[in-house]
Amino acid sequence: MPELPEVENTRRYLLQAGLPGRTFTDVQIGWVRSVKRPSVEEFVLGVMGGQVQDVQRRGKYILVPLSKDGQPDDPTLILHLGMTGGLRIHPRSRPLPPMLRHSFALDDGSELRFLDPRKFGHLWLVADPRNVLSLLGPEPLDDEFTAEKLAQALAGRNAPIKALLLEQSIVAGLGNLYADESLYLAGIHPMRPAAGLSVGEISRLRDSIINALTTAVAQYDQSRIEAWPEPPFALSPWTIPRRSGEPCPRCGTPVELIRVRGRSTYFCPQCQLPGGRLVP
DNA sequence: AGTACGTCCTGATCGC
DNA sequence: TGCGATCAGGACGTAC
Repeated sequence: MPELPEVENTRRYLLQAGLPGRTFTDVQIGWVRSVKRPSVEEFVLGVMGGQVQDVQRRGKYILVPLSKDGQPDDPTLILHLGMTGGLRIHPRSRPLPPMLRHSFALDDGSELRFLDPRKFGHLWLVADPRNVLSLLGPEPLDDEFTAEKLAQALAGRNAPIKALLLEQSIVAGLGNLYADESLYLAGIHPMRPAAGLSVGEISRLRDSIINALTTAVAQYDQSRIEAWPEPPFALSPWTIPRRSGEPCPRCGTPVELIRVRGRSTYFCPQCQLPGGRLVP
């Protein structure tokens, strides 16, 4: 379920744990299908000996630029946590956690551990990250994510707005939960055809996406500090209950569950009317 | 091109 | 109580 806030929090955890400056001394791939590019052998050889320069994020992707003896084409390690992925930096002496898929040994005796029960996480090692990230839309917490840009991306699209918010080419970083939360905050029904949204609604949706993600990042950041040296677990930094029948926190109407493109979608039938409506 | 659905995965939960 | 069926969903492939 990692979406932008969880991935951003993971990034900050890796920074705080001191990953930059460390050098990879060994790589163990426990599920070869996770490695998307290049071959598993090339991936392992490419990562080993690489010194971590930084930990960055783009959408739901974590970018780890490496330096290898000042070679001209320094590679970048890219990680995607999929649905159930998580990263930990642990001393090598610490018992292996369940569902460990990959291990990246570091030169100080610690280890970057990739946990991933469902095996939906992915790894890349590329010279140019743009090869992997080229289809991503705007970064929602950057200035580039404007209402005009969102309107442009939604123009001519008649699919349900909920479905389009899950497309990473529209906006990068939203998943099922924060898509619901953003629509709830904006007072927009998830089944509304995107092209039918007014300029005002799109502007409100853009603001709500930013609010939902910003609020969640702040909550995660605070709890990350409190939970150090482990990342926080089991936070629920959204306001729309993810359980049908629970009262809407704004109006008390029972929240409803529908399927949009096969995805569980929670919304308030009063605050998010199918025909659209101004939110107070 | 846009839209929708199946697929990969396995732990947790549901229903009989 | 036990066990098989179902659910969960990020990203991609395939089909219409």
